[in-house]
Amino acid sequence: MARPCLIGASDPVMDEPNPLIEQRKAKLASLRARGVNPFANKFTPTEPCGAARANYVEGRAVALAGRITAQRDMGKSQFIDLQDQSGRIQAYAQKQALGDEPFDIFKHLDLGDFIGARGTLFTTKTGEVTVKLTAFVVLAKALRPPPEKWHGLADTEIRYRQRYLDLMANDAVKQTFLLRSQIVREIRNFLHDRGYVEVETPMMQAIPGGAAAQPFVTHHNALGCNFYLRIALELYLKRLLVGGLDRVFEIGRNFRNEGLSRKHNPEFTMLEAYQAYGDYEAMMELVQAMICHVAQKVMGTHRIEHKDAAGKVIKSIDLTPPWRRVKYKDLVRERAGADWFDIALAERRQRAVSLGAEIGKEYEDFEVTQAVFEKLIEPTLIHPTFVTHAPKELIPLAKLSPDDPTTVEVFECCINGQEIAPAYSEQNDPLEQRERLEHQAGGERQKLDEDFLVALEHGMPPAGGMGMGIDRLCMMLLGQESIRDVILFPQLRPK
RNA sequence: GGGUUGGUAGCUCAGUCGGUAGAGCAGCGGCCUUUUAAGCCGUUGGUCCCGGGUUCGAGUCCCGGCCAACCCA
Repeated sequence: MARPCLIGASDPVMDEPNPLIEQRKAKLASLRARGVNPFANKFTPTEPCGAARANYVEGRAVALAGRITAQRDMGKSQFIDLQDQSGRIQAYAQKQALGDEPFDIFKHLDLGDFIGARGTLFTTKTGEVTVKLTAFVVLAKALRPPPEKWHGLADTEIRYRQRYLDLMANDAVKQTFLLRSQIVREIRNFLHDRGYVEVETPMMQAIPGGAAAQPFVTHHNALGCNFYLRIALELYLKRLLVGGLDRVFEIGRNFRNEGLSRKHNPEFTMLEAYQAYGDYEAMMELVQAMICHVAQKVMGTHRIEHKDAAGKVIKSIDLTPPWRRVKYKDLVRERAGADWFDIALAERRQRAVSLGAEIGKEYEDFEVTQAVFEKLIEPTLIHPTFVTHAPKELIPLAKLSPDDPTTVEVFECCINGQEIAPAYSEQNDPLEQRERLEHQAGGERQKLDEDFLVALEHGMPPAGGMGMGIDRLCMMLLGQESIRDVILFPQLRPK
């Protein structure tokens, strides 16, 4: 056992009592002994705490419920802060007004307890809107102490493992996740308004396709076979295009069995959307309009600023449309030399290394260029940029470009130095598709999703498709530098 | 996987050269009927992440391990 990981926890093995918990348990027993149910079944507030404060009318009677987050004891009276999701309001208890016994009970409540409070609104002489209590109900007794009130909770490990404490103690964290919820809601609104149908497709798949990534394996007992957790949504959504659903999207979790980092969580949320009779250019318009819509609705602006702990602006992202469009090869030439694609393979390899890219010995030619792109170009694309016409080897599910058949009709939308949204003119030639998937599979035939190829053979309308990493979008919009700060329960090594 | 930094009271953190373990908040007791990081007085609370080693003596130095953050791959 490395260190106690639960605030106020007693050692699970030794079962050593923690005095702070024991005290609270004693108070719980004492409440019961006095005939008070510390976990009352029902209390219906008239409004949220924040609303009571916003709609102040002197003398108005209210019933409010929330958690006690501060106590200021004045002897024969006591102030507390009562907090719910909407915000905080001060409550004021007087011995005279409540009566001796209830007041004594009130004074022995703890930080973290939930109560329901009845009373009337007034303002103190410092102007604070306050509920003067006429009665209260104990709704939940907290048996463990909350994190410290002023400095909040700083221990990253406890913040991630016990996110509820982080949400309790750090208001900025709560705001981040409330905003994330709004972001997802606005994406849905936007797509619904454009006639997209939201669907759900299998997370457990016999053959995980649609991306090149290591899957997680799980086992189905009754069927006696293994399944893989999906690594992409793509192949099932395209089956729906075959079936006649012309505009579909799904927002859901993907699972990739790779390392954890500031930018990677093994489960992450993807949006994929497909539009029959569209192409990658239609998707460019879609992505730009969608992100601008979300930024405007949720952040109220197209200018996103990231700030450091001291509040200093460290990064500024301008989402004002139209966004830059540039071909992959042109970007590479810009950074790695105009003759990049004309020189010999060996020379390209050498130049990539001298520019600072890491080149594996087994890398094929297109991978050398891609390494340059990922290492030297992508991180510099802070303002939104559509990088179009990637080499066909990179993306086996897209249509070839008629202008340059060594490239495909795709774009990667980069913002904040990260890939945020790729999109393609989807490949719908079943024979061509089979060939390219077989090539990618490298002869491992069981990795081919035959059913998907059969579906294509039934005819899939030409379509534009896009994917978007919701976590990365949130990082960009909300100014978070770590994916763990936009995922409520990020993956950590189990204790 | 490698490197760096960190792990001390419920929380936030100090801890000097190796010499009896500290503060603030929280808790407990007392005073205080408009406070708001309330205030004042008193006070409880420690497997210094775990395991070895060096030493008369280790929170501190050394080795190994665990967990986390950051950087790199």
